[in-house]
Amino acid sequence: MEYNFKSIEEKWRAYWVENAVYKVKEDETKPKYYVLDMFPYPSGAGLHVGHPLGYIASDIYSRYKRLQGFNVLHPMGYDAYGLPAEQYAIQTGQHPDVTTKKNIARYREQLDKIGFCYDWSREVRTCEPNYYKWTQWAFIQMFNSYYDNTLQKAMPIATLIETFKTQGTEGVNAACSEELAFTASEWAAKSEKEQQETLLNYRIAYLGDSMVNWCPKLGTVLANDEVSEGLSVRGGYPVEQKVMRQWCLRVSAYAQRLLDGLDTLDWSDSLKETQKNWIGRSEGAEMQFSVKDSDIDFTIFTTRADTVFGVTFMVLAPESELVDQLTTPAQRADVDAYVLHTKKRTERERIADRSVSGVFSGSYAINPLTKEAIPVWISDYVLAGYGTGAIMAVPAHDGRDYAFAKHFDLEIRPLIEGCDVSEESFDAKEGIMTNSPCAAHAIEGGLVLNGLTIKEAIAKTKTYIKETGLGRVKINFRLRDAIFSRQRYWGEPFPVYYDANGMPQMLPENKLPLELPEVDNFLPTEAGDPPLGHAKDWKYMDYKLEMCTMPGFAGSSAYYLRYMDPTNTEALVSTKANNYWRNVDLYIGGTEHATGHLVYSRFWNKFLFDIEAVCENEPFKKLVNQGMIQGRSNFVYRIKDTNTFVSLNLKDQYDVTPIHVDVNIVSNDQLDTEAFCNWNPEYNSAEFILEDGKYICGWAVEKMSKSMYNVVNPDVIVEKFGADTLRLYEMFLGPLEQSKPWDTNGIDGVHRFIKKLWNLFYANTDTLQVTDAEPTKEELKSLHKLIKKVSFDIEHFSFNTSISAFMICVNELASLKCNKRAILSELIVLLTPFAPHIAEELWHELGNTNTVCDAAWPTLNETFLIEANAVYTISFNGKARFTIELPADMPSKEVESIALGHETTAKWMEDKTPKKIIVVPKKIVNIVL
RNA sequence: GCCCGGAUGGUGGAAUGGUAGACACGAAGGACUUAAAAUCCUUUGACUUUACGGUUGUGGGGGUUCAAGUCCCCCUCCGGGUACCA
Repeated sequence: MEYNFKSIEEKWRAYWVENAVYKVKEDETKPKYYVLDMFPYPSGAGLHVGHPLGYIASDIYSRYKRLQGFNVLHPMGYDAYGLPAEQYAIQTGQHPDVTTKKNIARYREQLDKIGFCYDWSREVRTCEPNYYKWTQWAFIQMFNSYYDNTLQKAMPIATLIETFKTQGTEGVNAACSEELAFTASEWAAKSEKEQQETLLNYRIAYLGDSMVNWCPKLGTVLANDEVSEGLSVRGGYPVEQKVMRQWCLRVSAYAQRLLDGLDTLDWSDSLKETQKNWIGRSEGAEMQFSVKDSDIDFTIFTTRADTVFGVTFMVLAPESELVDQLTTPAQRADVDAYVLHTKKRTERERIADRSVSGVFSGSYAINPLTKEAIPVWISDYVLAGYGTGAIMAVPAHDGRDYAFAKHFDLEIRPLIEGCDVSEESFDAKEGIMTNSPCAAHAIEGGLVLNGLTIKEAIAKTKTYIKETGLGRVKINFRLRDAIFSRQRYWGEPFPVYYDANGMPQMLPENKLPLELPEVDNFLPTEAGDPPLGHAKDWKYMDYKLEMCTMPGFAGSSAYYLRYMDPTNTEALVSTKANNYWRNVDLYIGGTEHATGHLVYSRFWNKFLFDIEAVCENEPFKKLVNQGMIQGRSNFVYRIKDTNTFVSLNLKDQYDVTPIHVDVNIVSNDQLDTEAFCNWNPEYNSAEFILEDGKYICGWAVEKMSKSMYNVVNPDVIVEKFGADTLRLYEMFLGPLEQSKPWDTNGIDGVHRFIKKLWNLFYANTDTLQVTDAEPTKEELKSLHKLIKKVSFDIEHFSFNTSISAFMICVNELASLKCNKRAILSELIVLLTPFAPHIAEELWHELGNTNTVCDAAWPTLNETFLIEANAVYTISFNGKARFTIELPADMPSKEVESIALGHETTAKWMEDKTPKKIIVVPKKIVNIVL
């Protein structure tokens, strides 16, 4: 019987649905395992072959775990809110809900063809009210919480209000936007509005004025991770900096915990590193500088407190509030012009043009240690958003300060013994300090750093400024609060209305979900309000509702929790379901979410943990990043000004133009010339110069995109080779985590393998040719080698090598003409995770009536692996290792002599020949001398 | 600039410090076939030899080791992340 993948795959997919084979529920008798894919945004283009890579890997692992007896939760859903649907709506008037549903249907159809074991009864969509109810609910909880730095957790805002009433800010150690100090009576004297305004300074979800990334073209603000090199990640439009009153999440409060938590996670080092850098912890000091002839003083942040004697000027960010206060009348015009100039520049222009610019404020600051007066400058190389927006400049030991000093001819004062700062600054953090002025002028009790290493000097300076009250030790994080408002339509509405004071209030929880209203226009209103401004009666009682919507990461921050209990109307997730499934054991997805989703999710989860809504502190225990599938484009070479195309290896003889050709009409780089003529009317009458009767195309690795004609749709592969071949081939392509171009050149190999496997059962006849005879030693050895290899490889996500092992095993069994049921049925179980359709078919052909998904993973018996004259590796005194050949009678027996694999080793061993060796197959053991 | 990765045949890629190139593609030759497709068999890193075999070989240069693709140092090139973060 021929291997007919089409009918087999259709049959078993229907069977799985009918028998709800993939439906799971909590089962206390079995250990749980939670395998999650990063859910997709359903774009209009559908899936290409790159998308299923991670899904196939997680599917293999899920099925493997299930065969091992775990109760596996493996759900899928859609990240359905997003920009493309809205932009499409603006262009065509099609409601985003309509296009989103259509795209989801298409995605589902494509996913269904690949044979995944998702429990679709748990599907979530972020745009559905019964889902986003819980996004809104979480937001309300964040509004009603503040972060207590002493307890290191979120606490009810009511607790903070109570403290303000009794003792003001005395003893309060809370994460806040701005350090405030007031007494209980001052608090009591505040108006209701003032109190509300004050509380916003502490809430975890708060409305605040902050510098935001404003994208005029998209008409919305963007989070830091949505901007790259001054352009929006979606669309690539210019972004500018602007102060706006926006909803924000106090993610920065969790910076230390987000950093510490990384150590407990089984993630790749590179991903942890990326997150570490994004959180950007830096230990330093804050120091007060007073302004000469004024009562103003200001604070700077530095990690190089040791260089305080090298400060020759100060620099303020142009956006700093201090600029206005410190500018002298004489300098006013220059400063205003400079500030205006920087404001006008987009982020992109600032990045492109790194030339030194700045202006003198007219004021002088007093160095608190030396009492020296030093000029205060304003320059855009200092950022308003980091530290205090003001720095002490040490041109001798900082490259940026050095460039500035050279440009404006300011003093450069070196502090490290023997360093040369005539050409460039000395930034290295190693060397011996010198030039401490207090030593030179013999100031009593003054700080002297001479002779210390930089490290010691930093520590000593910190202690000194702390003791003298000139400053304090401070840890700064690069991680900022997340801007949470978007001026868009297609997102979650905020459960927020504005009271008579114009202050934000939360809707009562029984009014949730606050559903997204209908609008007749997806653009901003004429008054400049977001699209929700078009909604009729967008009110709660008589109060105006918030018109912004939440950003993309809102819905994706807790979706993994919702899968545990997707239809619950009383809670995000019930305690029972949460206590059973706990958190994600294995999460597979791309690295592009390292600084976005994976930070926000961890933050969101930690917050929910603090308010005891969930039982685990981290959402994703193990994370594997699948590589990207790039496109492999093909080219044909048209001879200039003709309609003649020349094959790759002959093209150098002509003057040719390379033209992208659809990879779907090329096979193994050989062009289907007939299909090419039909591909585009322009080529109807194309002529070809062939080599060896073939037209060979050139190729290049490029991004997979429509314009390069290199997009390969998985449906096409499934149609041609079947889903099992697609699954095997995607895994066979190379290591999961590595990026690689899609290239169908090798797909015949895995397809052949499946056919060979098929023939083990049918031996080219129409009936099953399986016997119940006892397997031979050789057959058992071949099978158990496979069990060992595949089990090990799956655990290590090395799917490509396990497929090689299958090929070897099937070849061996084929040459042994093995048709023993005992061997073949175990082989099928092993293959189930990789190629579930054919496994299910053959499993039933062997007479089983249950699904192969519920079979038991074969048990390894090492004794079958032992063999005379096999090569084993053993270690010598736990140190050196070498290879021996075992004599004929076997295992775990004492061996009298050994034959050494290497001549050199033999020589070296001559005087050290061990007396007795205990050999355990495939294990490293010590030799007893 | 900084932080990660990586470099192995014509190609994709295998190798707990222990016979480099598993497995697969492609290519060449052969069997079956009127022919093609499919299938099966053989060969396939390079150089050298009629042959047995020999030499060489994991981006380059050093080192550690009885033994290095693998560990250490330096260099070249490529990919990714990130950036006036003080």
